[in-house]
Amino acid sequence: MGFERYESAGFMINLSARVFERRMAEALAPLGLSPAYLPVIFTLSATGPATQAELARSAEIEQPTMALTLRRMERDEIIYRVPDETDGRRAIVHLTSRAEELVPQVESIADDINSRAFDGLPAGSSAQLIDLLTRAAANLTQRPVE
Amino acid sequence: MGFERYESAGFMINLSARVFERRMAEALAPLGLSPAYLPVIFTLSATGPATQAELARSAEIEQPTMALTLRRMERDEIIYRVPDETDGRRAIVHLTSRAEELVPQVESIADDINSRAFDGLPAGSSAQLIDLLTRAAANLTQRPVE
DNA sequence: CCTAGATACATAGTATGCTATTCTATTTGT
DNA sequence: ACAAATAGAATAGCATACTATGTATCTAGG
Repeated sequence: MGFERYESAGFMINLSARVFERRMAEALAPLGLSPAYLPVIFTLSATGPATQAELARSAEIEQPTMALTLRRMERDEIIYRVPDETDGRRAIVHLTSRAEELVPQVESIADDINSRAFDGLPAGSSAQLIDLLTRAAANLTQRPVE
Repeated sequence: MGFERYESAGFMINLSARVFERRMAEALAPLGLSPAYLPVIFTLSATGPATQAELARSAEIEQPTMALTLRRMERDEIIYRVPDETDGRRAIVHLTSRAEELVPQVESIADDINSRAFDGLPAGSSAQLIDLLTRAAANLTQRPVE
């Protein structure tokens, strides 16, 4: 049973990404938040209001994806947008005060899940995993020379 | 720049899963295949025809997700279904002969991407990554006791 | 035999992500 | 000043995943 699947990095990365995201979704649901909101909340909380393009870069997702995420976050009253006076193309995204109050809880939830993942694993496992993933992702980020 | 994001396992797992999937999608597109087809193709190729429920278990995705994936695979003529004579509820999923012919190329594409991810990394990095992810996923697979 | 429960699959609704395209606003080069 | 290029954001269309629910069909207990 289970062939060579568990020997494929691609399969295990996909599987663990889904497991992480599901646990995060469950833990965030009582706060009315979703996992995709996290990078936006952390970025805005750490560095203040930002444009959509800046948020997309910092979360490393494409701009249209961020557009949809921000629409949901606006619907859920996590963020609001202020049109930029000097540049009519952009709007500056702000955290609502309600969202700002949630930040400590959100950080604690994210930390809990991240650390629970490494229960019973040797110290440094998390850093090691992050290092391996960072390098693997970097190797695959450049498209192959054709 | 880049705060504590790159120090979060959850963020890096999500990011690398997306990078892996995008590269896989690009490489499979010329064959008319998508990444989500891989676990189905490999399972059917390795162990022969199977039911939808068996395929969902082997890919570790939920049944409704597998139902949609199989619908797309049927549309793309990668699989076909044969109603089970003895049990009117099920259908047995088979690879088309066209799909069977593609299996070697698909394996080579998947292997290429998996190994390209570890270019320049120490030998054993892939196995180590898989081990860490397997244990992290196992830790998060049981919901927390409430 | 016939109903209660279990099993296999389908459907609905939503979230998250992508590419391709479009729209508008700003900037740049002549 | 104005046409062309660039930049910010929105939209369309699709893939992949989830939960919740519905619909058959099958199996067991009475």
